Amino acid sequence: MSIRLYNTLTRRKEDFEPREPGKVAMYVCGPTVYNHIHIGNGRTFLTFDVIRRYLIWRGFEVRFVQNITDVDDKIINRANEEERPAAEVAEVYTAAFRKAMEDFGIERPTVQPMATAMIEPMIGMVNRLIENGHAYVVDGDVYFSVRSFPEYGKLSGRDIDDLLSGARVDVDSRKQDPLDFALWKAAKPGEPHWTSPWGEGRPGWHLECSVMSEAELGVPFDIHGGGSDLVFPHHENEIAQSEAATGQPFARYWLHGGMLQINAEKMSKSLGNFMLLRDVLAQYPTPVVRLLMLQTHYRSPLDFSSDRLDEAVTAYERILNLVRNLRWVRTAEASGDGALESARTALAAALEEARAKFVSEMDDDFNTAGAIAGVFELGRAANAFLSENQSDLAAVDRESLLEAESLVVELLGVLGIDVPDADDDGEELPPDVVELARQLTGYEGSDSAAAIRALLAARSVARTEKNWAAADAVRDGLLLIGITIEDTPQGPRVNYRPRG
RNA sequence: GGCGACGUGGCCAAGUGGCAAGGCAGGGGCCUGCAAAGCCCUUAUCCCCGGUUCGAAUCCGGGCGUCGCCUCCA
Repeated sequence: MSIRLYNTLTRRKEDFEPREPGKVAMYVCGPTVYNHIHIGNGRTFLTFDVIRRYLIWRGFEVRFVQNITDVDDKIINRANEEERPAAEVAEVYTAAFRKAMEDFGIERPTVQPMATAMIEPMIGMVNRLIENGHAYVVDGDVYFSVRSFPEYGKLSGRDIDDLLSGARVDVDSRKQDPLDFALWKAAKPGEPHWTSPWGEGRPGWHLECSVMSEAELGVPFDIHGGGSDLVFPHHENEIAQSEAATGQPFARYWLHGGMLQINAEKMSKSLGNFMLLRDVLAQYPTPVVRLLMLQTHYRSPLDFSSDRLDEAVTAYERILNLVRNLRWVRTAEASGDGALESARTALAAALEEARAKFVSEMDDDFNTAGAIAGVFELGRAANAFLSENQSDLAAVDRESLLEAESLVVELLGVLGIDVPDADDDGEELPPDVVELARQLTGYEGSDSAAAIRALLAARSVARTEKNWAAADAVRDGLLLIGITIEDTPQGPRVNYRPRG
């Protein structure tokens, strides 16, 4: 089975066939660095991070290019507001962007060019366009002539004349056509500028994506991604520039992510109703936010709220508990007669189904919601097996459960939803446990591992004597410092989760 | 006004022709000294009206509603 993806250009799902077998060249529009990125930006970058991770997991070699636009009107405006150089604004928010991506678990691009480092090739592309009659110069500005490119509108499904009748386009008498867009802008005093054949100026928006993708990937490359609000005019203009300049098709598959909304309205910088990614990540763990977002298909709108985040916290805890309980069988007795053969077969089937479902869902236009559902189904099967057979595990059962555990971790890992390492359990217990042991058991050492053993022993004795008050004092005391005790047929299961 | 998307249980959300995934919340039960975790059971005239089909959430037409793009936007 091959991967199918929805191509905005054709408005259909298509079989994905990279231009070169086994290799994928993809480009995703990056940020203009004039502010901290908001959570809607975060969703788009997450979408393409997951697509990239999945392609790699499926065996493709992926070259992933993402620009950083560090020269633009918005940056200049911001610089004027903050009364500092535009380059400084760009630098500050570039660093902030990289930090946010790292915190959000987004893998770094293979290449991440800065627009200001690509001025020469941008001038080159503008020259090509002027030479072949697709662009014209007016007073130091250079405009692309949309009428010179008959296919203009093919991505967004628009007709030039329809657009004009919308009457929401700037009328600039210097342009030959109101829809013509700037390739190069003459610099006003105090603005960043570079020397060009048309005078001092700076590149227009759209240009950097055309130039960088061609330089880093060659055309036509495989996948071009971005938010759906970029379809028009940004991506339409990229196509026009690039195809007019090169005479080649630009990108083969266009993927667009749906908008993130707040109270059923699109969040955007201009509406001012946005939440910054870094503020959300300061309040909720990265895996929770990723899980929440990936439970909706990437092309659908996603309504975001703190209620939904709280739900996702619970859902993620279900995953954590699952993995923790499966890992716990490592240390559990496994010398029983084992599960019934039918139960064993059912678990093995559940494992196979989970993997197969994950692949088929993800192959179908990256249906992360369906893929996650499959992981939860596997979780249920494994939990059921464990709870039915907990007191009578055989070594073979233990292996099956550990296989389930590693599959869950692997599949969620493809989505970048991390589950803490197994080795974290039991280590780094808080020092408070020593003090608690001193109070409740008279423990006199300073080793927290020994302290908790003393506490568990004391509780065990208390329970045997039906001294529930003493037993509960241990459990409640530990709970206060973040350690939970769960009784199982094979003894207490201890779990420490910091900040829990 | 032009173009486009969407409308699935209390909430969120998969599912594009054949018994309606999953998460959250609610109710009941099992397990437990009590818990916790977990398991089991339980909640859907798939917005409305027509049509095509042996069969429609899924395809077609109409209606109502919501959202997006057309201007900077992920």
